[in-house]
Amino acid sequence: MIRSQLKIVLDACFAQGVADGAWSDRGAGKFTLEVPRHEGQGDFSTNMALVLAGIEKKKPRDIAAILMQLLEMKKDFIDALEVAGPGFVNIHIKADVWQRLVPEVLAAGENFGRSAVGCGRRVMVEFVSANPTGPLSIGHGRQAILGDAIARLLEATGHDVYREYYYNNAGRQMRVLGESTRARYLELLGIAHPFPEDGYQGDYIREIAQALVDEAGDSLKDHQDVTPFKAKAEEFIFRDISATLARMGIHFDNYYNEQSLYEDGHIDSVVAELRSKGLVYEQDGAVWFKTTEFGHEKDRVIIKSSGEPTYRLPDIAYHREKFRRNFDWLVDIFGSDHIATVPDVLAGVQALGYDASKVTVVLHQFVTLTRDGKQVKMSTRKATFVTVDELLDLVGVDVARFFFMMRKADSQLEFDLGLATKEGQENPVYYVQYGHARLCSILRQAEEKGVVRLPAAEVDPTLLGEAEELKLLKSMAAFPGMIESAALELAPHRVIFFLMELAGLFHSYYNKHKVLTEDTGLSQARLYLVDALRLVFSNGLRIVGLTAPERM
RNA sequence: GCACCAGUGGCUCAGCUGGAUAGAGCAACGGACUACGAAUCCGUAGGUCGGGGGUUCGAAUCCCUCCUGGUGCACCA
Repeated sequence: MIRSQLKIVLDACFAQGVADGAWSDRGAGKFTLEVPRHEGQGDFSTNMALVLAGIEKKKPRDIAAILMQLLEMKKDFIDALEVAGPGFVNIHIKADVWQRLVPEVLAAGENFGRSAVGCGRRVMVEFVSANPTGPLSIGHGRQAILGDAIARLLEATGHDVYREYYYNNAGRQMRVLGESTRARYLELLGIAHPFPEDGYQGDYIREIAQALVDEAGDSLKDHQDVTPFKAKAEEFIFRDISATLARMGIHFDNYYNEQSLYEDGHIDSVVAELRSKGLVYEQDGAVWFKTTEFGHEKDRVIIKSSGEPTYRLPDIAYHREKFRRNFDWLVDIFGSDHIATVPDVLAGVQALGYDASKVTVVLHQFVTLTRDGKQVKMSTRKATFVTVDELLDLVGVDVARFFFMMRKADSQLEFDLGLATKEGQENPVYYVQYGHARLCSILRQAEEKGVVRLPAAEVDPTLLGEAEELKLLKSMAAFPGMIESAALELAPHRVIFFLMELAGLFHSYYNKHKVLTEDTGLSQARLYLVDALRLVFSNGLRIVGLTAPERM
């Protein structure tokens, strides 16, 4: 907020320099205003002089001198200016500008950090999208939490978010699932039957089979059609998946079924439309999509010679339906194993006349699960995976959410079960949550001691002059901008890092300065700071779906 | 072979799209509770940012090229 005000001032100075003939307008928009990394380099720093020097063929220091003169006029909130290094202009903001932030934060309350930059744009976030062939595995867990955190961030920044889960209950995977279920069913009835070679071996298949035995007895034993087994398995597994998601606080607005794309004729119409544009052809009995028209290396089959579509076709049709449902922005959260499919889908929607730049794909790398320093292999079919449910049993929802959000999507995520199950000092989740709990504790103490809180108007925020207090205030000031960039860049991990840093600043402050002292004026001011900090922790944690405990 | 992602202290990772002296957290070592909660804090040590070139005032960040790891590259999904 302060930063954006200063940016306006800086832009005005630039325009003034143009008007004065000090430099041309060619450097417009090329300079930045940033928070320097090191202390003693001001609250903000601009590289304007360096950038303009290159363009104008002048010395950076000369330009910096002119800029300083222009900024001098803004003495009302600038405390000091200096030229440093190769030509940075460092700007020190007056302390009271930071201090007066406290009442602003309190007035904003739960809305502090939230914004309207999204302008109500309709965004669909598609995530999880696991086929109902088994319980959610750790990999799905990452995606679920990443996607949900992104959705929450977008909501917090004024987007109209729609969460969708896309699944396929038709293909080969599901057929194998049905066959696996039938095999277990017959096994339970004591009838010899070979288990499918690539069947699903998890214990949950036995549970489903048992449910079928309980409901239908042996009435299905001669049933050759796999449909009832498949249907039972799908129902059972989906109930399980939904329960797991609900446990994590994740809810979808819609489950979109691939089957409906066939039933509603969207598959056929996509092919027809591509054909009319001359983008498909037949060869070797299959139908090919000319992806080479979009710069790809080779064309791809969309309908096999058997007449069955490949996965690409429904994926393209599905994305067309997303566009038809009038979303302004389509965010897809996929595992990195989908890398190859993305370009084909984008080519498809482009071919159908839609703007592929409205699609943003977040590809997250895999989760490697380690236990006692050894890697645990995960495979749904062989049932050696650790499920999300098992993980939640071990570490709880907050720890799981926090761990999965700690890494940017591009990074592989090592989930050390040994470490995550250790409830204790190593765990950064508690570090942050303890910050919030501690703040609450101070407020409780104040109440118990009978401290009467003065109205904000009677409290002097300029008493918050300790170096640690100013650091906290500056960090708070950066909170809304951080949320905004984390949302727009679909990067929840930034929120986590911000909160860890803020917690560090606060714990440090707590150990050095007392809030409740004999000095009532100071105590009152610090209590307001505590109030404001508590709000920032609480808002930050909640925006990404974590809880903010008052006690631990 | 091709494409995408990654390579940053012993380990796990940030580094806000080119800024100044590269940062956390674990682990190690040394300290701080008659205290608003020690689930905390303070201090010490530890890195030629995978290697090599290049671009410019300035590179962990951009370009080229090698090396290593992961994931894909089907008429599987």
